[in-house]
Amino acid sequence: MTEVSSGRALTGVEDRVLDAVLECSQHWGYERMTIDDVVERSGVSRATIYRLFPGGREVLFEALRVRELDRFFAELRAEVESADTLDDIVVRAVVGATRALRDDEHLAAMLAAEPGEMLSQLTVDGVPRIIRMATASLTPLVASHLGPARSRALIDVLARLTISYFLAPSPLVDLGDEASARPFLAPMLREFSPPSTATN
Amino acid sequence: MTEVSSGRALTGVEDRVLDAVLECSQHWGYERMTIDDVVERSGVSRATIYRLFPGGREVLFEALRVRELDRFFAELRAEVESADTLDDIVVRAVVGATRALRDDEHLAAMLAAEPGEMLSQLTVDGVPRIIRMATASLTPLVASHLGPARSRALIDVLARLTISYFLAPSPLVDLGDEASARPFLAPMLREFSPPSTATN
DNA sequence: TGACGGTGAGACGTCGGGCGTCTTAGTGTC
DNA sequence: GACACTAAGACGCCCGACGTCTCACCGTCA
Repeated sequence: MTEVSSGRALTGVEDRVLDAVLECSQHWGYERMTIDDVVERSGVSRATIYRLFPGGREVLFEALRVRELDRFFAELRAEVESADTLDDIVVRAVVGATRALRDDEHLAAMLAAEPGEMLSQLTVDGVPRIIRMATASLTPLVASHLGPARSRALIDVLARLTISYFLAPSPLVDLGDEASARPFLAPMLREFSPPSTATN
Repeated sequence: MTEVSSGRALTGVEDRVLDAVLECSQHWGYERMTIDDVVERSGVSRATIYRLFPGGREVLFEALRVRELDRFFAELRAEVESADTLDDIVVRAVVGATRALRDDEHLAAMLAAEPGEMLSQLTVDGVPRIIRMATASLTPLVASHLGPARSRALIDVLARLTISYFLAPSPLVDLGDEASARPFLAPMLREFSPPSTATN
């Protein structure tokens, strides 16, 4: 199994700290969360936290975002991996990602409590990383059908569309519903398919 | 209609401020809530807030507690007022209060987020005031059956029991359910009834 | 028109508390 | 006994929230 990750695996202590950051930020909000909150909730001492995540506060949040994105795409890839046709791969990826986003309670809470920070991560600052991880995670599955370049372009577009339709659902299509998503994605797939295999 | 209240009526601006305090404290928690949050949410300027509630922060919370208690007992009294027998008065009051407590989203959120502060208001610091308001609100209805002294004693006990069973429900009785509460309260009522009218 | 009460906007100094760093002592392992 | 790792907490710094104050603005009433 190919390891798709943004860095080395986290130790148990690091995970406990990030769990605490997640819970505290959900409870108090990013800005109102305190390092001492994390100390108390995680049971890990102040000194240890700063040794594991040198740079403080912002490094902590960054590490959490990396871990959550890692998990997100690991699960997504697992869902998609068994698909055979390009159509199925893409539909499963988009529908699965949309549903995962909708089911993410932490994401929902953060979007409600601090839309500024969260939206920035989903639409501006965080997008390059999201695209990068989506590409790293899904390109291996798509490339055999489209080749690397077209794969990257397709995944780029799909990631952006998935985020947009998650943030602002459209009455025209529901990307969380396979029956609705498939015909919506089909023409886009034809657009990206190499002309040699296109039927017209 | 008898006015049972802890002070003069609030102006529109004061209510807007307290609404904002309620929303902000629910959102951020009592301690993490900022006066500037209240300014932003209420649309009332900093200077005006301090002029309306001189003393700052704690005065603001105190005013909110007073207002909410006023409303609580005003609604409770309205529910109870039409009852005729002492039994009905007491059962309606206890069941109504229990249900109101259970339905209070702000109370639930605060209890979950900051149990320390909230429990203190329900079990230590706030109890005298709660008893006082319950007495002021309900004594007029009960006194005609029991006289003022016994009424005060009964209401004191019932208020404490209502709070206790709300905070720590018992498998033996559900004070939010009339059918369960009535037989539970009946013997207590006999205990408080004047011996001249007691049947044994 | 001018006086006046009520309000918004925001500057100001103060002070608490959260920050990031550091030291010390304790614990488990080899 | 050496070593790695951690908890506990002291330390100074500095930001930001606090409460106060001033000023300008607006509507009302004399």
